[in-house]
Amino acid sequence: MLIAAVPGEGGSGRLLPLDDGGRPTGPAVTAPSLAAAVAAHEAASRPRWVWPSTLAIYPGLLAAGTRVERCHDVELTEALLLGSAGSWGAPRSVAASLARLRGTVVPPDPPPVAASPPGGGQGTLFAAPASAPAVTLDDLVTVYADQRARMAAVPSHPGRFRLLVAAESAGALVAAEMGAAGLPWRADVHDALLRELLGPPSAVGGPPARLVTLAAEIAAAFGVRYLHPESPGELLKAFHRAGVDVPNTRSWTLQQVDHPAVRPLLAYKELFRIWTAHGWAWRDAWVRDGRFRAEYVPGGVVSGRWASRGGGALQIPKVVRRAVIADPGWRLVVADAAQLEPRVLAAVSGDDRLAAAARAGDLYAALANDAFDGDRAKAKVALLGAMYGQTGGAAIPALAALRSHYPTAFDYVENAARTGEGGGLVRSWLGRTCPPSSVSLDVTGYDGGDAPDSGRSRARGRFTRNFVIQATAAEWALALLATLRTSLAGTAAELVLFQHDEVLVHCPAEQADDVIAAVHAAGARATQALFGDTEVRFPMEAVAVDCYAEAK
DNA sequence: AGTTTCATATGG
DNA sequence: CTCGCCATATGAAACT
Repeated sequence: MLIAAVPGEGGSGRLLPLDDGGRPTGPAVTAPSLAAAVAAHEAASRPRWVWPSTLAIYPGLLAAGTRVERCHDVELTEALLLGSAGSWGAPRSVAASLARLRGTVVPPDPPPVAASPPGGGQGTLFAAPASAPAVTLDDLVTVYADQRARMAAVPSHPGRFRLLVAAESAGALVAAEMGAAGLPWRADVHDALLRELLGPPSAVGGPPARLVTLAAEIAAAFGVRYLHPESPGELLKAFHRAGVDVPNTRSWTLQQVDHPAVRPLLAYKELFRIWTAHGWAWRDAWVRDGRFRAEYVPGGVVSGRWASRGGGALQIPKVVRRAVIADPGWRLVVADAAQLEPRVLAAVSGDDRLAAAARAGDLYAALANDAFDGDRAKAKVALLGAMYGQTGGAAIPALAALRSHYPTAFDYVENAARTGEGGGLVRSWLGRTCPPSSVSLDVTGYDGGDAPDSGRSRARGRFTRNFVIQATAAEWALALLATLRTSLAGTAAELVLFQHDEVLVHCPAEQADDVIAAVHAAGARATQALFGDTEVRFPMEAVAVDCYAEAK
């Protein structure tokens, strides 16, 4: 059962039931409250909702207390289909899709709305961007029918592509729910942590006490009255005057330098980072009512990983994770997929010998015993070097050993690299297509027309080499997330963070063991969904803790 | 003065 | 040119 839905004015909406082929089975209905109408259908038949954009519609439903089980997100699907056809970056709105279908002028997508801190602006729950014209049910259903036809006609493995569309749509539901739930965040613990590291905050918003002290120590070490330790230019000059010439002022570089300013400077850089990126200003902007609420963007990264807007939700430094604490009587289940990318390589390449190593809990150790004289570190750099396209350093001899022992896996990433170097496109396991080189010009600098052996061509090769792995890993993680969401539905447990290969669930303490079991089951189901009866194992490490910092 | 790029940090 | 992939966010510096 399918129901098409579009939002209208003031929280209203229009609904139209569809048969399994996407054809209307009855008259369209106008509902004064879209949230109420959706809730009623959900209770009655749990349909798959066909709507223009989960991110635009679902937060409003959630605010009204309405959850849905399944959806088909037309805009996300359009992006996948456009990529599959090699037209990257084309507008993906329903209006644009319809215009392409009819051969009329394709309107541009409205620009993304910048995330605003929770207290910082007016509520945007139901406020559509002013430039987005209302979508009619007819248009939505027309585009949906066309998408079904195109999904059936993708270049290869339409069954896998359907799974990709379902996973992408389910991910969008999770992203909205996670944004609504928020990550438990104790502002008082955060404040105590900041005071412990930085000293008391300055009354006027200037640097806290410990940064002031360190800055004075640095200046004294250079024999000057004052300098700005956060200014690379000033630092380079100061080191030069002291007879030390460094190429840059990165921590890793300065660690090699013997000078009295280095020690306080390294401390300053670390603390300055915390103060500016996750200090009191960040907390005041992003933490409300015990929750850090970020905005997640499913499919926001070309590889299919999520991006986030505002608050840096996917870059929470390890030290400040001490402020992520479960509510009283609740626990946080922290779960992550161990060695996900090398296991993906084993599965997609069909390399029997690597797959045999990937049966082990520690893939690198198995690899070391198999082909690297027990040297685990060497095995690891070899495998990572092969997946990232490393060209120098200690990985080179290790790569030769990898090639001779696992030729099938090695050839898989080599072929992806050569395709990219030649200006070609590669796809993930489920059929996500990498952007053409002209789109990633900003990243790789390669426009597809350079000499095959140019630096830009090789950069493109590294990109496509890694894409086939990273994008497939993202798909596996998305499948896990969708499965886990389903098994937690109807319980008190909430998904509160998803970070590429890591999931956090906030749940009543007595439910924690069940959640851990559900995580393991979801991993097994994701593996089965993508790879069938593969020999490769994808183990999840899951623990229940009170505080995020206790995990790993 | 406002906008873009650079340098450096964080995360996977 | 510390590496080789994918990101976001900050302040400084450069640019319009």
